[in-house]
Amino acid sequence: MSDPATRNRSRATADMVARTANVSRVAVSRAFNPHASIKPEKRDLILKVAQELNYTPDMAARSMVTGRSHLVGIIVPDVSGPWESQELDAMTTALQAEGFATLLFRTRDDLSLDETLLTYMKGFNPDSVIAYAENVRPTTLARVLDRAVPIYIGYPDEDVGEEEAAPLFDRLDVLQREGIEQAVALMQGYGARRFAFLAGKSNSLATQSREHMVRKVIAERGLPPPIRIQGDYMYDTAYRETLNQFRLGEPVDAIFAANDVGAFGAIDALRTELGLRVPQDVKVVGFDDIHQSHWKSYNLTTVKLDLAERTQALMRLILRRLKNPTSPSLTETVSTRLVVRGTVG
Amino acid sequence: MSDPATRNRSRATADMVARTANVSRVAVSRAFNPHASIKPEKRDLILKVAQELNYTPDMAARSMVTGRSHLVGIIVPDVSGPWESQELDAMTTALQAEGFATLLFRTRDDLSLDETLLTYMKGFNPDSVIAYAENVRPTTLARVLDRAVPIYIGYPDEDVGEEEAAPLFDRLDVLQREGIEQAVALMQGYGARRFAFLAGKSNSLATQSREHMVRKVIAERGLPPPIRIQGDYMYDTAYRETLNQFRLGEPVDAIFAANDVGAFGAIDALRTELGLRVPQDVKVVGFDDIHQSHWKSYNLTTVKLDLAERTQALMRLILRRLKNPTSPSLTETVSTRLVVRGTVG
DNA sequence: AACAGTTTTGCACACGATTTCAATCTAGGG
DNA sequence: CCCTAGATTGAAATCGTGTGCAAAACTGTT
Repeated sequence: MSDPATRNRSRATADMVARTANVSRVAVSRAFNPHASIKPEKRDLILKVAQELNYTPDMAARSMVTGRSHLVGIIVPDVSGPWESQELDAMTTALQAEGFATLLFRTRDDLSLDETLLTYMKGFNPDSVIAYAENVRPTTLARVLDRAVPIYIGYPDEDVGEEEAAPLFDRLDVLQREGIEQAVALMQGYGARRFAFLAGKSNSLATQSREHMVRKVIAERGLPPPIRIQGDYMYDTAYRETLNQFRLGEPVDAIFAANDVGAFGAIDALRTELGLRVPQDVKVVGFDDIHQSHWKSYNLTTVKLDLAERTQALMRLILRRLKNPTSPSLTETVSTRLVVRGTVG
Repeated sequence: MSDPATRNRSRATADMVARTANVSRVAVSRAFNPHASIKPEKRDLILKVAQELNYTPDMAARSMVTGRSHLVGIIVPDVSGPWESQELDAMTTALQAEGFATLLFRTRDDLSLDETLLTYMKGFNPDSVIAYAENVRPTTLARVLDRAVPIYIGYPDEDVGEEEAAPLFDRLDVLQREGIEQAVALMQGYGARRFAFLAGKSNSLATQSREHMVRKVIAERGLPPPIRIQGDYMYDTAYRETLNQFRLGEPVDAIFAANDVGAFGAIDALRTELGLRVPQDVKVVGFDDIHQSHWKSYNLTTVKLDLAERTQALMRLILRRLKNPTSPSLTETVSTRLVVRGTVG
């Protein structure tokens, strides 16, 4: 049985479909391409036969000639984080709706791994790449990946890290000022005077920008500068460092956390270990508005990054860039706003 | 400039590296294949030139000739769920360490979407597929994917759904009896007599198996059969349905939840809305042991599915199957155990 | 220096699709 | 019935890589 049509290979090919339907292989290709010109009845026949043979075009082969892999690489430092997984969920859903599959990579905190990982990823020829990892710098991304145009997530309220933002990149600008102003105003309105900022990983651009803006807004309102509590976005660290701050350092009126999970850690430290009440004794505000923030045990007042808005903006950037690879750089803007729940007033 | 070597294409190819290094293209291929025979000095030269040219072998082209895509498809119903994202994180890390990239897909609850999604995924030729989605049945998987051998996750304590487990599949057997026995014993020891089982999505095999086993163990200990509270693994539903049970139905001593997130919803309903104390008035046990379960506000006693153990078992199945595609079906077994925290005694 | 045995090399083909281009078919008006 | 514009068709080239096979180069032994 050397006849390729009868050889029982593991996967049906266009050739087999063509043989079975008595058409040319080219016709099979056309039947699966909506824009190709082929007689409708012929297409229907081919599609029917294809289904019977359980045939699907091979993306690898297709990708070689079209130059489109229909893959979008996503790089995340910790998939299991609530915010990260919720964003990954939204992006995967949106990408899937546009016919892309998500190629997922996880970074270690180890910076040196970056190049290896990016080089490896590049082998898959992703049509686009989204790096949520704070340790993957867009300049590195641009250097290693030659086809994709990275999306730079910027915080134009402040000029943190702007040196990296060459005009070459597409940008997603996040306006954090509004949400932060509302949060500080609310806490001050309920009597808070002595603030702490519970930071995230210190190499995180998002954290740096948030801290910058929080300090600025607090200063503008004539309040003393906030005390800095070093965290890393994780619950356990936030819990421990909050404890340290109140036991060894100076207690505060209000805690502004760089993310919601950190806020949970702070709240639990205050309530469980220090016997303080939230919000009566200490007010707490978080950042992100993850699903868990409305859980009744926390019921956290937090600055919301609108996930749907953010996802749509990213999709617009990706799709426009794919449609016109040589167009000048694009920018989308999303904003933040305070979601008021029970941890302030 | 029609010379392909000088044409400034977006991506370096093996040809360009060969031209630049004055070697044959085959040599380049061998330089990147650890098992190929090539003079060491030559390999070093090629790798150096390749790095300068920022060259990486094209996985699509490689996949066509080797038949290995180095992709593993993962199908998840909701990436943002804590358990799902934690398992996805662990699997992605493990796969990456073995040289595989994760190809992520998300299902809707809509069952009809399955075939379309699977057919689409098949186009990428994944070397293996892991479907965590309860609505993707292994028989469907086996029919649509022709190369991969699905892994069937079974619960041999009970015979729920066994009709689907053809001997054709590789299996991961989860022994739930031990953890459940410990949990029921602990709650009974602290005086619980009237149980409720807070179920997950009813089409979930895991839930059916857990409920079966919980009922059996409770019966064996001479306790009245548990009341059923219908949930769907989500916080909000658990919260609402627990409220309904206590307000409109019959109160209970103890709640055994089908997953941790559901347990959180139940706890918050009891404490916040019903004014009951956990564990003094009602004991609560969950299932999974996600990161959030040790957060102090919940401090949940729960039946642990060991993620590391589970991930390693899955990796063994995948790797052995890939090494020997025709070997008879394999089985790995993992067990469960109770993690005692503060919601029982 | 000749020989056998091993390592290294490169040609040519295969993998499974898309796309160009010239040839063929179809429809409709004169 | 003929002619032309437009719609379909299929042969051949192409994408970037791995591999079988025969030839060449190298190794060390007598």
